[in-house]
Amino acid sequence: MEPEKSSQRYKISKAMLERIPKYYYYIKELKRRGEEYISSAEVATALRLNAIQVRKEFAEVSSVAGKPRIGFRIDTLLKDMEVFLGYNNIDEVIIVGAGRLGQALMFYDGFQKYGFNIVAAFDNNPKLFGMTFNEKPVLDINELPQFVQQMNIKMAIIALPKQYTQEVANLLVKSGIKGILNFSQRFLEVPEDVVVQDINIVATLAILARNMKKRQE
Amino acid sequence: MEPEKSSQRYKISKAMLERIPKYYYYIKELKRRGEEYISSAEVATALRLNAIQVRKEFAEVSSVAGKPRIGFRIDTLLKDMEVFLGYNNIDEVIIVGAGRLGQALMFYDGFQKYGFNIVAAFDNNPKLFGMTFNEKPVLDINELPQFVQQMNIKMAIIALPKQYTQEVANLLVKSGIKGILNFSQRFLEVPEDVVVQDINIVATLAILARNMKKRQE
DNA sequence: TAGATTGTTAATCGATTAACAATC
DNA sequence: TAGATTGTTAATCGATTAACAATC
Repeated sequence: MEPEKSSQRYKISKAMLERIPKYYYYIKELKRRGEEYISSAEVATALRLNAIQVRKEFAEVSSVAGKPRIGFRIDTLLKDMEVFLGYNNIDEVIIVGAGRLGQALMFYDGFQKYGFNIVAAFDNNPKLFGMTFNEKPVLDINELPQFVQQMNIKMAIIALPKQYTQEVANLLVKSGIKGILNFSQRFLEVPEDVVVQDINIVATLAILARNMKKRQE
Repeated sequence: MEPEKSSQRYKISKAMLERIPKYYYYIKELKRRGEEYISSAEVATALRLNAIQVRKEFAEVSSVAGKPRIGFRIDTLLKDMEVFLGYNNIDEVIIVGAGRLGQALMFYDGFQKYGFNIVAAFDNNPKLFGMTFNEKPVLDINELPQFVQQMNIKMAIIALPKQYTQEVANLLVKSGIKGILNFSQRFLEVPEDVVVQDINIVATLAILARNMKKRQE
């Protein structure tokens, strides 16, 4: 019954939450090209989205009203989107699995840029212990619980495409992790207060294939 | 005006297309545990989804009606979902970028299992030419156009998190690629008949962080 | 048999799109 | 100024949820 006045109490739909990054990375590209202003209409055309939808969501996200005939100042709009997406909050993240995927993630630039700090990777392979990739150490997975608790880390990436993923998820939960980004193709069972976000590469490829067929018709 | 009778002319919504894999991988796990039957209600509970929605989508996907009190035969249901998701179609895919991410993808099991055949990776680093990862060769990116045309390949994965991605996308399009899975954080500009599917790891982490905050309230 | 679970039609809810006045 | 583009209210469309009879 209370009037919702706290900072971010939109009715942000999941669909919108996925569109904002698309706007963001497109506008980022424009900035790189030296553009200073962008209209919602142009973004809609470039991204093949409905103009009214883009307009509405720009209005929702932007701290400054757009100007007719000119549009939105790119710098301001990017900053507003960063706030919206939470790219300013600094979150510490660990990676479980220091194989090829884990290593790729440690070298992935962009985490730091957008407020995610990869602090360490964990593995059960002793040969990897003590190694660093992009200055991030690989530690013994047995040290994970203590590490996570001491540093009060809440987010983890599971980069073990093979197996043991449920076992690892259990360990993470027990250690206090509240959010898991899961690259494995396995379903993870977690308590209600833990959030899992899946990145399923194969399923995404399948969706791509399907969209290609649809396009052909 | 024609009655839509061709094989798959559902009104498959994007949301549904993303839920089916979740059902699939969860049921796969049950199969591993030795279960033989599953009811839509149980899936809904386990995945914290609306029971009616799951029921409706099972009915849509399944080739065989579920049985009251028993549910669906897991083997049959999994096969039906594989058909729905196109896991049976065999598609050949190339990877551009044979760095850590590209290598991780070459070793990623699951592609083959679900109908995707990674045939080769391309890079511009001569040191990598001729090397193989998981029996997949790394070739000179200059050979890409001929290779793609000769083998009539339609799908490519861009695994270059850094840059050159637009340049690479242009090359892919010119060579005849019609679907691109894009791991870079860059916006890709492509012609209308080419489909791009983004996997943006940072944006996905940001969504996870947001969902965690929402859960806390 | 009794009742859990199904498939499906109808009602609701929310997101997308249309329309239009305001304005730089 | 004229008109491109904005913000916003209303209309439409589609997806989710409710309700319920059918049935193993």
